[in-house]
Amino acid sequence: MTKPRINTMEELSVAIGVSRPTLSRFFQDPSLVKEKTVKRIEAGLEQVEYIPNFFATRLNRKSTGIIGVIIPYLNDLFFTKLLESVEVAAMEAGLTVITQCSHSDPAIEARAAETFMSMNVDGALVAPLGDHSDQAVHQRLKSRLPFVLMDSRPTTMPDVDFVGTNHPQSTGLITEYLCRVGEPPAFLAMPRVNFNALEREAAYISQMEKMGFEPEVLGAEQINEGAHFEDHGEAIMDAEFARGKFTDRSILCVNDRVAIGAIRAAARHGLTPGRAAKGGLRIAGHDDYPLCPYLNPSLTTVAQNTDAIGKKAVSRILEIIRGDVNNGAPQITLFDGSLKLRESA
Amino acid sequence: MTKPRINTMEELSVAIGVSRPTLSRFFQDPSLVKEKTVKRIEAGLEQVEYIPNFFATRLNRKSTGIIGVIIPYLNDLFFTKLLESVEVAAMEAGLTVITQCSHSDPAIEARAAETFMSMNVDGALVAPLGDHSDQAVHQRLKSRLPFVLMDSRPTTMPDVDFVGTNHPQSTGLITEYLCRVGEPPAFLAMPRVNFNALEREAAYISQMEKMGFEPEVLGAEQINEGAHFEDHGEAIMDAEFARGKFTDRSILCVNDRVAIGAIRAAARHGLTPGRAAKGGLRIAGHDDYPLCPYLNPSLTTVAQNTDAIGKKAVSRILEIIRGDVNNGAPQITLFDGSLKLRESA
DNA sequence: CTCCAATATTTACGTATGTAAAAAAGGGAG
DNA sequence: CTCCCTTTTTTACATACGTAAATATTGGAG
Repeated sequence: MTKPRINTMEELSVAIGVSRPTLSRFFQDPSLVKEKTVKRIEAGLEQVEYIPNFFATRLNRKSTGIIGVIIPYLNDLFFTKLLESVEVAAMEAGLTVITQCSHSDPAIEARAAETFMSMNVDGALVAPLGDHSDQAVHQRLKSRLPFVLMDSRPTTMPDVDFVGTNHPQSTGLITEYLCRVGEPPAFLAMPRVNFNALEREAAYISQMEKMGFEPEVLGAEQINEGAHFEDHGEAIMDAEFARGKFTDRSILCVNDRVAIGAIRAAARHGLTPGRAAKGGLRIAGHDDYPLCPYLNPSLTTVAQNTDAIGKKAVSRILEIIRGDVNNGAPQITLFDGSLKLRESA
Repeated sequence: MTKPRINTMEELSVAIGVSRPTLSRFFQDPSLVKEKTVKRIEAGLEQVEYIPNFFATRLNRKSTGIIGVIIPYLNDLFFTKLLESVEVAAMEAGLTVITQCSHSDPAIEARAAETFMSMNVDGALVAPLGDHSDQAVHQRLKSRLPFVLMDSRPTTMPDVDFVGTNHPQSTGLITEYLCRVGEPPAFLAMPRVNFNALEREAAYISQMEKMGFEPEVLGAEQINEGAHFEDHGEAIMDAEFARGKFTDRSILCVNDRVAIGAIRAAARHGLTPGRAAKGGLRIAGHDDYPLCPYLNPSLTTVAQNTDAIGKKAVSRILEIIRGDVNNGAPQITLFDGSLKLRESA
């Protein structure tokens, strides 16, 4: 039952009577070998257990066929959704994806980057850690290999290709919606360490001013360091509701996870956010976190087009790898957000 | 500013005047080299940019220092939490982790296993795809390298080390709690493709019978193929509530994601689950999905000790790698669940 | 049967590093 | 200053495969 195990291509070549270089070409691309020989090799492979060594094959190919991906957190469905999109796109392009997670730690992110460089990956796709990332690491990646940033764009890296969401558009869209359908919203922000959060806050303010309303930002101060986004949203709104404030207002949260906390705070104070509900409280988010439809109330939000972002990031990396790159200006691709109207606002 | 780049250890050895074998030993473990020489090498490395080639270093070491991890989904915070625990434990042990996701597809899982074998990883940690996994692939992994299953234990693999949750205990615990505090629960199950789901269902039935109650299982039939767990829970309970059934019952869901759907269905029917609430409807889950505390109502559940599972899986793999293995019986480690009493039940 | 072109094999070298054994160098004690 | 031990260097080979050039083989057309 169990097939004899063969460890090297050399052994395999004597076992099935085909020269090693021919086998080498076969494993890289069977079309490089005459069909009859292909059949013979395939028949031979049926009889034995052999897997070409990953390291040896990559050691001296000009291209390793690997792209490295770094995401900042694992415990966030937004990033796992993005990663899924990237993995699928890369798989279709025949690339091997090596994923590393920074776990919120710049040192781990730096080590992941080192690993990628030591692997001679064909390219690196990085969703950075807000301004915690070590720019020197990104610069080094950029100088050594095809490099595309995703999701969040550090102000310190203006010359790097980027794929993400058009936050002025997306945040403007939901701000406009909230203003149009009810009370102009306040903005539940985050501590200012996250570029996306900053962009959204700025976009909110700009849209409010454009519509002639007074912007109002809360929650930009740090509550507790290691807390999750949900805790932040809940803590801020719990404090406000306890003082009787914002209970009949519209609140646009910087992202859905913060909004989940805000909704939770509302529930604890007996408030039911929703455009249909009495009382006037409305809560909206940003991102279209996968659980939004299942929350109570379900969360009105703006969807980021994670699928498009992931696909574009991969296709852009491929462009750079293939050298189809009009050197000079970095390519910045921003996808629009789309409104997801649900119950909460 | 930018340091001269050096590509090989050979070049480096002439650049800093130390022989290549000494450098090789230095990079593997600086303590193998006299301190004075270490200083000289470190000083030299300050002046240049050099990263040892990942593939070349692993090509002919006896141990690659890599462990491969396979998880079935990315869009599930339970698995990302488990993965986080594994990554942290592995990092502390000085191992490089290569993670692959099966994306619910046995073919992708099989390919990931091939990749690990072709990398000569020191060990593989696999959270399988329920009974969709190809047992032959697991058998092959098991026969070639240290192999530990996590989370879900295929009945077809009784001879493989396993680390997971003690479902009779955990499910028994919450079943007992629900019976003790109120109406004996019905069990909201899943299509029977998932071993954990089956174990929990069996544990529920057994606990109910032990307490002299009539078990009642619903939702074991497939609703729609590709749907998320939440959709399943919502669809089943929506149908029941629409017929006026189960509106005053206790419902133990096979996992938290199904429970999230069930709570959503309840909300759509104007029902508020909770031990404090009127009406008698209570909903509980299993896993302690990270969002449980933020749901409305917050979800009563049994926590799986993902941290312990991840740590144990890594330490067990290390034991096998080091050969401290009492050959013969597989080691099965089951961690107890712990009750998380919240509002929903 | 012969010749030509396509394909395969042979040969040889390259990839970046690990590793073992022998030879050389260095440093401290006497 | 010499001897001995430790550390380093030298030398040589190994890892598993990619790749290029020269040579041999094969199959089919004529």
